[in-house]
Amino acid sequence: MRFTDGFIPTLREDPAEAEIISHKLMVRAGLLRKVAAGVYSWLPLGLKVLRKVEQIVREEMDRAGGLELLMPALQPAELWETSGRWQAYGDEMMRLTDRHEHSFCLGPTHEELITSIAKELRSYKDLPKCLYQIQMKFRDEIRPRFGVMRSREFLMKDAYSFHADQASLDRTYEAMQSAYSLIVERCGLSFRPVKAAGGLIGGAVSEEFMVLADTGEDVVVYCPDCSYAANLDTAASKWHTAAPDEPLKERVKVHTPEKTSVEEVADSLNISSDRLVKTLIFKTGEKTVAALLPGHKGLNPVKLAGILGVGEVALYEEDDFKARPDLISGFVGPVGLSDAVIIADHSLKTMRNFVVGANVKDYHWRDANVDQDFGVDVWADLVYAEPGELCPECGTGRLEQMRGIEVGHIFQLGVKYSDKLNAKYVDDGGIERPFIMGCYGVGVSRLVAATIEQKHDDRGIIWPASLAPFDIHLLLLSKDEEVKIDADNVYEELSSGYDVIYDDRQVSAGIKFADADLIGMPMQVIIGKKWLETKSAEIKLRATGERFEVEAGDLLKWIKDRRQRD
RNA sequence: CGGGGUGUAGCGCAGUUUGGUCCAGCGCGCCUGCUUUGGGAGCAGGAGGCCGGAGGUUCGAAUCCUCUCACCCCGACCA
Repeated sequence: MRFTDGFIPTLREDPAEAEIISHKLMVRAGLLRKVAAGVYSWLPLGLKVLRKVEQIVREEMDRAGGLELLMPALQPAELWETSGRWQAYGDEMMRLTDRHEHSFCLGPTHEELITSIAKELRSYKDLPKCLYQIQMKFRDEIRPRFGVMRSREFLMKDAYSFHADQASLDRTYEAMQSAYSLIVERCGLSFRPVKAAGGLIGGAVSEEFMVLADTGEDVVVYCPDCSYAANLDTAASKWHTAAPDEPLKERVKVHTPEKTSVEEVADSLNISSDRLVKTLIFKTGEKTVAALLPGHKGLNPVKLAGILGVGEVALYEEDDFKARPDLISGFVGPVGLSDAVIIADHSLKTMRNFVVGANVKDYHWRDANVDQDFGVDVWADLVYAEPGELCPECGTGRLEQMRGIEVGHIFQLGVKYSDKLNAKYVDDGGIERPFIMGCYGVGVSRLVAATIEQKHDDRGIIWPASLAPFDIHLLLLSKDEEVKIDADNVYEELSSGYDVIYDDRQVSAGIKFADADLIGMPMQVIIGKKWLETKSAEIKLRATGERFEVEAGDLLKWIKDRRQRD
C-alpha cells in the first residue's frame, strides 16, 4: 500500500494519557485512538496486527482440535441468574435494559452461554468437544489503564471443552497448554507458564501464560534451578526451619499496654517477630475466620480466599469489631476464641512457646502452644512466598521474582458450571452426569500490547515478522523523476510476494526514516542516492539496525533468502 | 469507592497564585507560495480555540465562588 493512500496518523510526541511504553507507541504509531476510559478505536494499522494475532490463535486452536463458533456479546440476565453469577459478578458486569424492561449484560465471559449450547451434546459418544470463539468481551474494570492492556472492551479468544471423564479433560488441557505456548512463541515473545489461582472463574487446576516485562501487573515467582513457576498469589515456598527442640512451657499472661502491632509487642517483650503468632480476623459472609501466621510473614489473601472457597476475603474493620466485643482489636488471639473458624499456617506446627494476643485489652500470652492452648480447624499455606526462600518443588533452588503480563489463562473447571446449569450427558451405563469442563482464554488485544512492551527501542516498535502489519517498508528518498519511476516498479515487484508499505510522501528523508522506525516493519528498503549511482537499494533491518547494499536485480532474491534465514 | 491530580487549537503545553496589560499565547502539526531533499528543512503568508459544561460574583472572569461532567495516577479486580 502507498503511504499516501493509507491512514497512518503518526505523532511526534507522547500522548499525555499514556503511562507505559506500549500504550505510548500504539498511539504514536497510529494503531490506536482513545474513545473513553478503557475504550479504544483500532486504526487500520493496529487492526492489521490484531487480525494477525487472531489468525495465529485461530490456527493453533484449530490444530489442537478446537471448533470455532460465535456467541452473542448481548446476553439475557436469566442465563446468569441460573448460575448465580448475575449477583456474584457484581459491578464488573456491564448491564443494560431493553425497551421491554428486560435485563441484559454485555458478556464478560461465556461459560453460561456455552454451557447452554453444550446441552446439545447428549451422549458420551458426542464427547469430548472443544468450542471456541474470538470476540469482544466487556468488563467494567474498576480502573482501566495502560491502553488496551486493561481495557473495558477487549478482544478475547475463549474456548470451552466438555468431557466425560477427567482423563479426557487432562488430554485437552495438555493440548491447550502446548497450543498456548505455540501461540506466544509465534508472536516472538519470551514467556513463562505459571501456576495460578482460579479466581472468580474457578477451578482447581489452572495456569497462566506470562509474557515477561518489567511493566507487567503480575508478579511471577520462579525457581532458577527447576521448572517451578507460579503467580505470587499462589506461589509456595519452603521457608520455615525445623522446630527448636525446646520443651513446651505453660502459657503466661503478660502486660503489653498499647502494644498492638507485631513490632511493638516483639520489642516490648524483647523477642524477635518470628516468635510471635499474629491473628488476623476476616469476615466471609456469615462466618468469622481467624487466620494465624508467624509475625514476620505477610498473609496472602488470595490463598485464604481459595481455602475458604470464596471470591475474596475482607479484614475486620472498626465496625466489625464493635459487633464482636469479645474480639479486641490489636490483642486478638486463638486462646479461648469462640465462634470463629481457626485457620493456621503450616509453619505453626513446628513453632513452640510463641506469643499470641490474649483477647483482653493490653495483654498477650507468651509461651502459648498449639493443642495445649488452642485447637486449629484448618491447616493451610497462608503466606506469601518471598525471594530467596527455597523452591517448593526441587527444594534446593532459591526462589526469584519477575514481573509478567498475563496473556492467557487455562482452567480445569470440573463440574462447577455444568452442575449448576444442569448441563448433562448420558454415560455408557445410561446414567446422566454433568459434563467435566475446561476453559481457556487468550487476551488477543492484550497480546498486541504485550508484544510492543517486549519489542521496542527508543525509536519505536520492532515488530516480529509474524505480527508486522507489512513485511516491507519501502522508502523513496529521491525527488528524481526517473528514480521515482524505478521505485514505483520496485514497489510493484515486491508486492507480488510481500505486503509492502511504500512511503511515497513528499516529505523530507528524516520524517520518512523516523516514521519507518516508529511503525516498525522488520525490513526497510531504501531507494535514494545510491540508486542514481549504482542502481542499488539499501536494506535496513529494524531489529538490529544492520544495513546492506543490494542491487536492483537481486532485491527479491536477497529478501527471500534473508526472510528464510530469520 | 477512597486518596492524589488534570481539563486552554488536531497533538504537547504556558497563562489561573495576585481578575483588566489576553476580543488568549507558544512549540509541533495543518493550508498557500518559493527554496530545500539520506535522519523530524528554511523563508514568507494563512487557517484553526464560545479556555470541559452550567450557574453565580464583578464595571470586567481562562483566572474568584457553587454545582456538574470527563480524563489521568496510587489501591482492590483480571485476558
